[in-house]
Amino acid sequence: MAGKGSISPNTVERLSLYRRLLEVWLENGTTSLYSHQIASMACVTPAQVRRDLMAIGYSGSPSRGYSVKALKKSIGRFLGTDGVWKIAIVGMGNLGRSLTTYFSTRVPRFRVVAAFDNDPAKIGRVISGCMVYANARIGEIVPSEGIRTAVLTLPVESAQVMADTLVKAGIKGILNYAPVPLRLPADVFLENRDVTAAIEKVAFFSNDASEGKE
Amino acid sequence: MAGKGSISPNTVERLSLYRRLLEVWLENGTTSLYSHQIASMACVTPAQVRRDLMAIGYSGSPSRGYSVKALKKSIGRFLGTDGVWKIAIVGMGNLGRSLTTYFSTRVPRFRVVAAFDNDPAKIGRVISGCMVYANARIGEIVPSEGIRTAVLTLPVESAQVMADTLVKAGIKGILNYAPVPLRLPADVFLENRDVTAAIEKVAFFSNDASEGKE
DNA sequence: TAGATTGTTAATCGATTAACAATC
DNA sequence: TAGATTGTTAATCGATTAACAATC
Repeated sequence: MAGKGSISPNTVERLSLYRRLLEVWLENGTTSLYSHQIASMACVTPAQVRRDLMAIGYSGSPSRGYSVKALKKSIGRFLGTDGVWKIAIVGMGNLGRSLTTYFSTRVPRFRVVAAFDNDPAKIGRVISGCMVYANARIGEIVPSEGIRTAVLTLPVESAQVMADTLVKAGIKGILNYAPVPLRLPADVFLENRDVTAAIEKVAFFSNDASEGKE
Repeated sequence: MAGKGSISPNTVERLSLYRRLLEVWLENGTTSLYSHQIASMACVTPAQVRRDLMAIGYSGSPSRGYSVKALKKSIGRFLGTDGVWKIAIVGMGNLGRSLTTYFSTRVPRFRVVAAFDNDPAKIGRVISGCMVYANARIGEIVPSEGIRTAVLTLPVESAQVMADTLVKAGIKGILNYAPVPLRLPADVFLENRDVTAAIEKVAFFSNDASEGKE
């Protein structure tokens, strides 16, 4: 919790976005940007951008704003994913395959080095560019590959059991797509992406506008 | 904003979870539950559960707790999705197909009544149980079907343009899977599910634990 | 009554906003 | 200098926590 100072998950998410935006500007040859320019692209306030950058110890100049190249490097160094970051995908159903393909084609910074599934038809094969192993081999492959981050794309029934197995194998962060709350040790970071909860939320507020906006 | 009182998106998300948990208990024949029992399943505090239920005007009894059946009905009525809720999916790539299949098999409350794509090979066909229309027909089909909620599973390049088209067609809530911030009118609800940002966040905090937890 | 639970109120915490001084 | 921007500080807002009274 104290490790990386007191950076909030939301700040990390925004920094990740800033970096992606900066990459585009850098390709276009832009050398410096003001906070309001970055803010406008990221759909946040300029003050928010300045606060985030101050949080990682990066400062700009009143006359020239922020250096695109140096800032991009600073964010990358701070996020600690300047090199390639290994991840595991557990559950090679539709969603698992879709995410694996997405990472390998669009986000090379994250490499899916192992996929796990219990379907005999999948085990031992390379699917979406990634070798699929039996679930039973998690305890062996996660430590040997040095994987610290896992994505859970499983049915509700097996999610908690596999999460426990992953934690025992040394996983320190889980991105959970199974629509069930997971019980994990406090030192394991958990991010939930429950599709049902998300669509229910959006549906609720889709209705909202019709109720009158007084 | 004022429409549904001052219910926060997080509250709606938790209510959706409570309802799903209650459905299981109801099948098991449980008639009443205490806040700490619901809390334990949902991985939140008992006070949080009570606050959420008070927010929708539902109250329990100190001796019997909450009635499972009545509470489930109350939440359903509040969320306004007791019947079937129509949604549209824009972009029938891997993710779009995966979500469509997921909704039709696992969450019948939400029915994907229209899918949109620009690929001639897909237009006019039924994919994952849903008819695929050309993007150009959004302005016609969304109003005629009375769709208020859309899911965006598109590449970055076309996300903003299609979002604008959807809003013009009457969409009031968007669940966005494209890894780009969208600029929308204030009365349209937006929920972002950027995979890159999520994995970056989890990776960052996966690293955290190793830095020492003092 | 006794005890566990519910709902209420005040206190705390964090994040955002607003006003200001410092910088090039 | 003048002006736009940066960083800093105090004020506000919301959500959570903690302490309490009310209920069955």
